[in-house]
Amino acid sequence: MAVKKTDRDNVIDGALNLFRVKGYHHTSMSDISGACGLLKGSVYHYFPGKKDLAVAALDRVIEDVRAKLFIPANDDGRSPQERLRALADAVERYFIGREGGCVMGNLALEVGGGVPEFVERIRTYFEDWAKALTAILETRYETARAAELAEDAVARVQGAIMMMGLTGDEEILRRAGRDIVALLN
Amino acid sequence: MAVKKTDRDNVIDGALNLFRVKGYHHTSMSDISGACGLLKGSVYHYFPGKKDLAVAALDRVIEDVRAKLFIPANDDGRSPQERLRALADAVERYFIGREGGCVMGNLALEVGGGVPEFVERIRTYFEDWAKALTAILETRYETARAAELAEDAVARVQGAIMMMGLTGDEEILRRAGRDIVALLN
Amino acid sequence: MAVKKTDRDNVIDGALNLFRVKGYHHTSMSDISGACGLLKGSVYHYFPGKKDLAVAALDRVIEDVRAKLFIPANDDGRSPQERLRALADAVERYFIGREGGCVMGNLALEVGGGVPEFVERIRTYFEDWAKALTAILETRYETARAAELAEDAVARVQGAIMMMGLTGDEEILRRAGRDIVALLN
Amino acid sequence: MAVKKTDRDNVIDGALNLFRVKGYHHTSMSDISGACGLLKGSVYHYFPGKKDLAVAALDRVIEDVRAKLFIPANDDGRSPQERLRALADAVERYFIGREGGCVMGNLALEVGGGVPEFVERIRTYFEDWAKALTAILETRYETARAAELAEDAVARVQGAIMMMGLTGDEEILRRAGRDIVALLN
DNA sequence: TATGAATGAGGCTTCATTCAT
DNA sequence: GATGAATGAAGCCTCATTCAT
Repeated sequence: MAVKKTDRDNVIDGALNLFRVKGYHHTSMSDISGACGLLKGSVYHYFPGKKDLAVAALDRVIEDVRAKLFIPANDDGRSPQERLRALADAVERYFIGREGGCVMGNLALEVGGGVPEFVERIRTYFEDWAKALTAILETRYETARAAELAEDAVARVQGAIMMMGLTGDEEILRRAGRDIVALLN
Repeated sequence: MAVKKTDRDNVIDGALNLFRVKGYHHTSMSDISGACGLLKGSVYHYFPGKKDLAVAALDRVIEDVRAKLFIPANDDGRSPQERLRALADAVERYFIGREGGCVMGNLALEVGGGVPEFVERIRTYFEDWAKALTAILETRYETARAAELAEDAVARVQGAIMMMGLTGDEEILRRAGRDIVALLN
Repeated sequence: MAVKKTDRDNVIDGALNLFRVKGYHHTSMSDISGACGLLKGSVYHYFPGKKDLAVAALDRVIEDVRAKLFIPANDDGRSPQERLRALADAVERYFIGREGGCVMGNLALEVGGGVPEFVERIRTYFEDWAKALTAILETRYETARAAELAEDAVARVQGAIMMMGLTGDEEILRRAGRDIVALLN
Repeated sequence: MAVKKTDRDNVIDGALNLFRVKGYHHTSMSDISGACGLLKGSVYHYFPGKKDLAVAALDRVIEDVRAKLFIPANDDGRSPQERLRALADAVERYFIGREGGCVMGNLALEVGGGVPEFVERIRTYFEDWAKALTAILETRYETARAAELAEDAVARVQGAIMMMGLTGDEEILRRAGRDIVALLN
């Protein structure tokens, strides 16, 4: 039973889609308001400004992937292999067919260090991801090596998402998943 | 003997730096003219508009990396191992310390499919890179597999550049280089 | 026994402080509602609009200074000299330390003739003041002359309040008071 | 032979008139551009923003009154009495019939301490005026007393301008002038 | 009575582009 | 070729006001 989404959530949803597909600077408040059925000025009822809205959107992504990807990935009762495969599968499902790829990566490259509030969130997102992977890989590798492998895996997936956006070929992401899963074979 | 840089080249240089660091939409024609010592209107003597200037800039990057990275990588007279190592080293040198990372990657994620002229160039750039790698890896792997490994390597390096921009840690890029070189061990 | 202040009075109070310090146009309905602990929409339960609220606020100032300054100034049973000195003292006490100075003067200069409802109140305020002074000065000067001196005194005090706001020096207002009191020596 | 006014001066002129009559916050950049025959955006060719334009306008007033009022007031070769009378006359001519009165006074009361750049200019303006008067009054009074009298005179004139704006009666300003001139009788 | 979401106009500013000089 | 003034559209944001609850 779906929880009723508040209007605020609706605004975040619309903004998130636009930021992911069009980028931050190229998405106007007018675009966003249009996407969620409000007039331009009305968005300011929920967020003091564009930047704050974007921050809220990034925070939402962080929560979302935590709940859907990273926390389930450390559900005990399954073997590390199973958990790693489940995480890789979830990541594939999350990104394949998602127009625009990964907001976090996109904003990271578009805005760069220009907006500290963004950088902070983006870093948290990637750290979360790497920690979830590290926790699994530690069952086979020593901690420091596991952390390196996790970082490398995240980088590889991000690069694969980028290439997928350019070529439309999903195989590159699937190969990344397979190679990561293979780390525990 | 250094070739005298034309004014047009100067404009491209300035634009390129800005696009890489601030992104396409966040860089104004005024920023660009300022960066190359011209007044706003003067840039239009060299380029009909911002998009055309960006296209010229991307073309320049393509030529540049071809000349500096990809063509030397297939200089015969060296072993595949040596050529692969040389390419990996050159890539590291090219991106480490380069504020903003990789323009091609940045614009790919910022503008996405929004500007076909950009996508075309960005794809060419990554294809060039993958082809150079494929040519080396074919000495060990069958063609199709070599092409896959090359694509994966490019993705991994792009992902590493992204992470390096966020964390400042250059090791992730060096590890990517080492793993790629290891493909021929 | 303090009379219980109604909510309406509270709104007027908050508005008055803000108009005095920030000016009319620079004070928003949101500022006002915030200053009196209401939400934005609630102010409209008491006043049909910003202008009406401001008119009510000006009316309140008029009543206030009548009750505190001008009516006591013509309390009989004291000599004209005593009454004049008392009025001058009261004016000093009223304005010294009051951030923003005199709302009436401020709105007079900010809004000018732009809002007839304001001009009417502001004129009434200054007339009240001049009449109170005239009544005292008539004991020494002929009526027409007393009225002129009263107007001049009011002007001087207003100018002194303005300068005091700029320089922070209260002496200029005190000198004005002394010179006015001296009119009956 | 009038010096050709630049467009920039034209913008300042238009802005100055509007600020004086309508106040700072109630004058829009659109009003200003309309007043000088430009489009809204074009004003930004000459001034980076509204505040900067206002600062330039205040600076212009300072130069203007220095050249027209305060420097001539200390032209030697005339008696102090003559110079004081000339200054008083010039002040009257400057302000009588000038819709809106005195920009400096108006902005002082509207914006208060809210914009330091304005306060600085407004103070300079009043100091200039007071210094010019002090220089004349020192021929009769000791310096400290002359300075006080000068400040009081400035305050009285400002108050008179305010009252004149409300009542339309020019006599109050003329009386102020006469009383000031009388300081040297 | 109080709320707070929504409106729509308008404000300040930026920007790609054009053009006369 | 270079300038810099001008344009007009668009962007972000504020605000007085309305209204359903």
